[in-house]
Amino acid sequence: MGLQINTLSAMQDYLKQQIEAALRKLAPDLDVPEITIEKPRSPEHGDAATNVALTLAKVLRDNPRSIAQKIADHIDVTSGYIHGVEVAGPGFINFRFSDSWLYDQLSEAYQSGRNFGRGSTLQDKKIQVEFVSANPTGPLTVGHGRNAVLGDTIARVLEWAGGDVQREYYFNNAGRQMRILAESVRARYLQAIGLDAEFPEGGYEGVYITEIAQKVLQENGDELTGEEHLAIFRKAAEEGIFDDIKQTLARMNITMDSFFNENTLYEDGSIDKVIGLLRDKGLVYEKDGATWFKTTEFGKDKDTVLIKSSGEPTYRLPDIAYHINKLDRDFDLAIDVFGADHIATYPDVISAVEACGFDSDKIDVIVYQFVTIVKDGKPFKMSTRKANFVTLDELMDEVGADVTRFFFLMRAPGTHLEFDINEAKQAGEKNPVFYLQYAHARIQSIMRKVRQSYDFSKKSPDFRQLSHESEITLIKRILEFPDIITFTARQREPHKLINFLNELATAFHKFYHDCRILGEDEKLAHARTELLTVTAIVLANGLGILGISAPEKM
RNA sequence: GACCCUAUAGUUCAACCGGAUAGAACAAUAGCCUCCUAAGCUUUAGAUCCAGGUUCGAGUCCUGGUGGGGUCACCA
Repeated sequence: MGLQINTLSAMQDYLKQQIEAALRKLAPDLDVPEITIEKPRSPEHGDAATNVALTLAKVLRDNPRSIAQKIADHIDVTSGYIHGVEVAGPGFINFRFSDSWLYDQLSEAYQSGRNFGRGSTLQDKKIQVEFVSANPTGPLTVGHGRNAVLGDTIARVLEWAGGDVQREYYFNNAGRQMRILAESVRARYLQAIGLDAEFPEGGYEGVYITEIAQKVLQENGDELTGEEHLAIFRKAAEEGIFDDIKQTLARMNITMDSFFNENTLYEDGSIDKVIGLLRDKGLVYEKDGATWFKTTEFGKDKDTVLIKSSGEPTYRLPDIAYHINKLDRDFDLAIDVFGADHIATYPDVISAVEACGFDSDKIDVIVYQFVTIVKDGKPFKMSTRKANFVTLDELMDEVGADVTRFFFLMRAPGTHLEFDINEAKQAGEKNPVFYLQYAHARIQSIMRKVRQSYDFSKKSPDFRQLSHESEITLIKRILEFPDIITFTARQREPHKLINFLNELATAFHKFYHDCRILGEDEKLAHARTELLTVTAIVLANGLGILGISAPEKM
């Protein structure tokens, strides 16, 4: 046998080698193309399939089925890994894995225990995921939820693939919005002590502003009537709101490793440095009292302002400096998670980073489409300033953290997500997340019963006992898990993991329906019990990556 | 108006690099608890926006329409 084939992807490589060897014998002069192995949609078509014969029909001037048959005849089926090779349809070659190979793999998975699925493709890679990054002007809304949950889940899956991941929250506590926020708090404070204060134009109207003002009043008394005390209100607002944000995140199972204040970039001179670097490259010029960045050099139809005529930089300048800062911190990969509203601006940042002599390939951007809130059958426009929004906390009060996370993750980031508040509220027991959790709880329940009737502690299971169709299907699903992790980590699309877990849960529920443990003879009961041990581990690990609990009971 | 994203079952979404009979869930339909949790299993019905093109083969790629979302400020 020689080489060890201990994962599905290793199996695919093995099949590729076999096919290549066959092709070299059949057509020595042929320039062998990239061979793709895929899992057929229908189980009738085996466990793995290739379309090489179809792609080679033209070059070899032969019909695909005939080519496929010739290749199939040259495949070595004596190795013990493969059980059968067939030609089917227009010229596909289908492979079936041998049962003995499946048992061996299941046995390995069983021995890996809770670490089953952990990979090493990102071993020794320093990765940063920046997400949420909402300025402290108000509570996190449902809109921020998708960002937060996506970022955290991507971080988790990268960790499972072996990466050393840092979660960072970038914020700005110095801009115009923060000033308006402070003025809003001050106005509420003055109103609270009976003064006739004018509320700032475009101010923040949420009740949380009044609460912060009350707190300032309690802690500092009613002496802060002068304009010079604005900084106190600003600080109180920032701290109060940040505490709130952190609590909301914690409730969603999210913990940041670091918070990065935009202001740092001004203090350490990074901003000036960036301007200098871009100026040296001739990419910056002055016009109408403002400083412009020649984005037209990078295919944009307009140039972009970096510093306004007022002397204030636009947000793009610190964004550039921030990304350079990340690369300076030696991350092998810096991932940004942000909404579709940034889609037009990040190319400027990338261009600038590149122009300053940094490797922008290390920056990867995940753009997710916006969440449309639907309430009472109508789209719901949100605005933080008008306090017209649904907070994440309110949502979690209604449906819980697990459902909230699941809801944001079940769709591909690139698709528009419709979030029907009424539906999410009443989803309750019909929610798809329970389907996965129930599978886990059901297994744990069986385990409690099994422990009362059997004692397996002295022997290791003999998986060859498993031959029922439902058992084989479940084993095959389980073995896909490590590759799903790798794939999800590479694509950064957590919904792929959800789709997999759904299939796994379906395979388990089917098994539950068809096969029993209690009352079966000891060898079979043992094998089935440990099959479920592995199933439960995959479910718990998968749910863990999604940041969702795997309950013992439901 | 220009640019970006998007269009799949009644509804919300899948479909790995262009592959075989387009999958789920909810809603609808007909069944299954003397049996380890019926939050489950099984049954029936139902879809690729329109018009061209490339290909042995298109939901997937190209062109042109149409509908939905977003971005185009010395606002963040």
